[in-house]
Amino acid sequence: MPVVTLPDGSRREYDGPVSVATIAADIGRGLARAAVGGRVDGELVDTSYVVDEDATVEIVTPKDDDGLHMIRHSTAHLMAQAVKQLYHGAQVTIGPVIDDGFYYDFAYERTFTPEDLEKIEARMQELVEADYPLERSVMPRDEAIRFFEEMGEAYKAEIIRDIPEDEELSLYRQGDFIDLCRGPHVPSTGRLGAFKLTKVAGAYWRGDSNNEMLQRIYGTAWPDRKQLKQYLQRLEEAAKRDHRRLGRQLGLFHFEEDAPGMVYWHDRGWRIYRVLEDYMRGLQNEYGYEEVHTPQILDRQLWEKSGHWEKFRDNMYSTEIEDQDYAIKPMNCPGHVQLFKQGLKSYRDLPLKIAEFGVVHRNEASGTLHGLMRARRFTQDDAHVFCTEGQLQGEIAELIEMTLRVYADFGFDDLSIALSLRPEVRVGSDDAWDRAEAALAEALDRKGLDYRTQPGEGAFYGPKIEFVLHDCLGRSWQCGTIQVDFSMPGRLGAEYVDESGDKRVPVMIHRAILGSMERFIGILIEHYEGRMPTWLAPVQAVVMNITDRQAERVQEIEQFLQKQGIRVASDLRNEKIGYKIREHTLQRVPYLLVVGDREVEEGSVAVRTRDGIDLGHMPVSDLAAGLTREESSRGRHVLEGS
RNA sequence: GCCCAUAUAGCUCAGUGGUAGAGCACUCCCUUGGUAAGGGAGAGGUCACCGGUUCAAAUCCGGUUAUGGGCUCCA
Repeated sequence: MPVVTLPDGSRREYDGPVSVATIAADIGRGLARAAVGGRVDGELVDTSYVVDEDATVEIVTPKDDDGLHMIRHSTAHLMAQAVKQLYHGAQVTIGPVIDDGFYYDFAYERTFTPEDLEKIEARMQELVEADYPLERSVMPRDEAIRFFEEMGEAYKAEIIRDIPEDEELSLYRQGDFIDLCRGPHVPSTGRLGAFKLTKVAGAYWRGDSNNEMLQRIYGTAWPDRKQLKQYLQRLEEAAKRDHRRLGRQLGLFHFEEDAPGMVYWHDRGWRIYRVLEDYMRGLQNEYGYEEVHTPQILDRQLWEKSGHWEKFRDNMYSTEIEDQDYAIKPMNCPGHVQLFKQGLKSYRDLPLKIAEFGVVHRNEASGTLHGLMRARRFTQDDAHVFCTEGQLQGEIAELIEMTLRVYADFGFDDLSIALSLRPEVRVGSDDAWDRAEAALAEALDRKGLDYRTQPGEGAFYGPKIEFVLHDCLGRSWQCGTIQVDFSMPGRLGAEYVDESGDKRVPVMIHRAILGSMERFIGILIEHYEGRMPTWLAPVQAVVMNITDRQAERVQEIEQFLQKQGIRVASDLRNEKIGYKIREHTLQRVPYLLVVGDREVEEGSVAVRTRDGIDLGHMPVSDLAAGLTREESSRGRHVLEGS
């Protein structure tokens, strides 16, 4: 006699075992139609699940996050069914749900083309029409392995072999297709339909580049067509924020075939770069850093001592001059250790903070390049803090604080933090790694920051805290990083004299806050959709005349503002004011200053923002003061009073 | 590096074997116009590069390079 308790607290009593579908139907016909699954005592189940004792039951519909998840998961199965029907001999592997959709990896004798995708999609719609029920069944492990092997599904059989022996294996059948799956799934294929296959791509079996490459088909799926359409529109909107597209439109930078992965910065882009550099320089000054500049090309022997030659060589450019091997630096650390070693260092010199806007070159695999975000030549706002082990906690804490302060100044709020632990390929003793990992974890915990740990993701010389930002399509990029290194100073012979006159090896913290200047600017462009806050805008104001009569006055104003340190340009072209306004608005210039006869007469300018807000007339000196105030307040729009 | 796709004027893109196109941008002329595109004329391309098929290739085939989306890897 199961008693079912519903989310609103109401209870229903049944004479015997009852399915989730029946419960839904008892509540209402609409709900029965919408039901894709259930939650019984908190556990997600199929609608066919039978409740045979007292339980709390929720009906899951596509409005529910779990329901949406089920739709995506079932759509992945639907795609696998279509592929199996259309392409004889194709094997299924895994097909999980991801953000906004799903994918399924297949092994097949030839590669799928975009035309295949259309065929598969059409077949999927036919399968939806057919409205096959999804039936769950259970099979013992050994039987399941045989079952899939007989079907020629070698990958599935391999997956089952890795599932713990005591676990029950469930299978889902829809028409002629049967797949190993934990489920749950929607009750029938007719519940699906608002989907689109988006791309084919290669993907390694089990994510290992030593394994064969499978074919991954990505798709997106939604409860209804309207939401699908909205999603596709969102993607189009996001594409407009793409820093590569904006970089071209706003004349910030470009790339050429002759230098893949290396940026040609234009005047306007380089201005942003310089603002960032000056900002960091000011901050580092405040925190007591030295700024240095070290050689670009260093003898191979130094890289051998540091461990780079052994562990990082694939990513290094090297060259030979007069029978000597050299490498172009992929990191700044060895150079900074060489600097530290100049002169005898005392414990009184510690912590010693050495910063450099260090240009590094890394031979990134060609397929990984991505505009400013992933380049082969980039500049790190790099620094190395040499300290004693006792100073470590305090220094890490300061670095975390400094990093968070910087991100706040740039207006980033969706920051995530990760702690990456020792990788397989590494230098240093396990004991040193234990201490380094513990130091970083402790610092994060003390600050009460949320972070996820990533085993195996650390740098070869030490674990790292990663500060991760996101681009317009939600892809994540590591920017800031703090790494504790107990190895490299010793390997390169760095020492200081302690209180009792003994020589000791310092601990070294590697840190970058923006990470790479290039990547950070890429993120900034996408974050602001090119509409840089005034303090970062390459051109902060454009002065324009209405007729030739005001040309001279415009130039006067331009020179005046320039002297106040404002990044200003003038536009004296023989064009109508509307044309000029439009052009500079599209160029995202924060303030547009118009000078006509009226303004000449009263010594003012008419001010309009790039958002189309008319701020009226004001004396040129007031405007300059306002711009300067806004500049120092970073994100805020002082002139608009917001 | 691996898989799929793409490469035509400065930009965005048409052009499926027979003399290379559009819009915007650019140059010149007219226009001096008050807040998101005034009008007219002109110039501009070895169709990424190398090779092949063909009477004939931007177009078909192969290779190279770069780019885009993934995978692996990373700031």
